[in-house]
Amino acid sequence: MVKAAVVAMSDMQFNALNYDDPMVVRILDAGEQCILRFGIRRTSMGEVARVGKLSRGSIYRYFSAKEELVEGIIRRQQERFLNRTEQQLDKETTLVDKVTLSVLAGRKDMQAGIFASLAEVEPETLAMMFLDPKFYHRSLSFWPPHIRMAQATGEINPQVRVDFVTDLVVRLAVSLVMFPKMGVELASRKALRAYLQQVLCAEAS
Amino acid sequence: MVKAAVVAMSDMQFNALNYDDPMVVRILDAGEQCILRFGIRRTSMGEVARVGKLSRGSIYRYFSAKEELVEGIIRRQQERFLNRTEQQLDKETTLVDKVTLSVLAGRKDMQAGIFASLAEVEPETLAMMFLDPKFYHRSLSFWPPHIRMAQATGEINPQVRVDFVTDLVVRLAVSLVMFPKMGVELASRKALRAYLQQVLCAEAS
DNA sequence: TATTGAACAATAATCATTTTTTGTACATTT
DNA sequence: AAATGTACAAAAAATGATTATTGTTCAATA
Repeated sequence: MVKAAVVAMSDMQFNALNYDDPMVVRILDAGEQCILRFGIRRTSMGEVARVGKLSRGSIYRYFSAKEELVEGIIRRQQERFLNRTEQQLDKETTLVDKVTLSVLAGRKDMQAGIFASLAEVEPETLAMMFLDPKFYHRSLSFWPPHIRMAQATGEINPQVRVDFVTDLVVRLAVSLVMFPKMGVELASRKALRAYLQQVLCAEAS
Repeated sequence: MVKAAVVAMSDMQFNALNYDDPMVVRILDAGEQCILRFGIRRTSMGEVARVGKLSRGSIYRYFSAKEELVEGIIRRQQERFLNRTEQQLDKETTLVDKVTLSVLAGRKDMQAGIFASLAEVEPETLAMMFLDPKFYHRSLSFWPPHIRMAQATGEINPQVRVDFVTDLVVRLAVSLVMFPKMGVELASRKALRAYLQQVLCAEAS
């Protein structure tokens, strides 16, 4: 029995990619290879076609422009990360541990693969991505169930609105992935957990 | 009696600018004008000299390189913002109101002046600035006294470490200035206040 | 019917060349 | 003393001709 990847309704918006279509996968894989090697600016549709062993025309059949292809590659990368992380999350019991894990996973993800390569080759492009609110939209559907659970167990205040806590957690997680140190050094797992414990729960350690 | 601008020890590091020196002010003013008009890339030291009606040699006397001049202009902009905001802050009684005010002030500051013009002319440069941790360093010395006060009045949990809350407030404020909406629409003063109330205090509205 | 490949104008990247700017030095002026 | 202005080599940016890429169309192919 094949378990389908988790895709929340709020992510469906428009333009959902069909990862079951082998042509889509071939294009995305080829594009990812190219971006990894040369960055976005220096990869052409022709190069993607060559690497994927298909025609340029076919690529344009699925992605109406280079920009859309790049968006698709990034989107898949993110969805993979979220699915992977979501699976690991079930092993953790507390919200604090879940956020800690997510931040550490996020940092790890940034140090390898597309983002790491872009950080070297085209840092400005990456910076622009990170400042686009759309970039974080997909992370939002992730948290509400975990937050309700934490409210049920009394780990966090059940009177606070779930959408507020969701927003807070995403903002914090993003910030912590980007900046391991802002005021306090939060690079290590231990420090990060202690910080989140105090900051999210605001009662006892 | 002239009250000196507030410059915390942690901001002194090295390279503090002397705003009492009229030559420094003239250079910074001229540089600011140029960046406002043309952006960073398209302003030359010669142009700054012409606008400021001084010699290129004099500029290099005070700023060893263009990069340093730009840094000085940004630094002054930030310090002005922090001083202005800090003054207004004393009128507010609660931490929630202080953070609300700071975020709104921060957004306002971004919509005019250097940052707004850079956002149009050189968005990548601005994006790179925003992702540099140093950019936020100056905001940190700002908060501890206000946080201690809020702990004393019982507004926030006095058991949580002051440096942790400081870190949290800066991360949150930065995020809220950058992204008025992440999960929840927090563009309006009212929504922002309600959000911060719940998220920072975690007890009663 | 999906994919291919070739043709095509419009747009964008590349590259060698020219021009400007940078950062330093120093003699001159205020 | 501080500010100016000129000169200078090295670095960076503007320029313009050339090449490559984009996105579209469509007939041929599998």
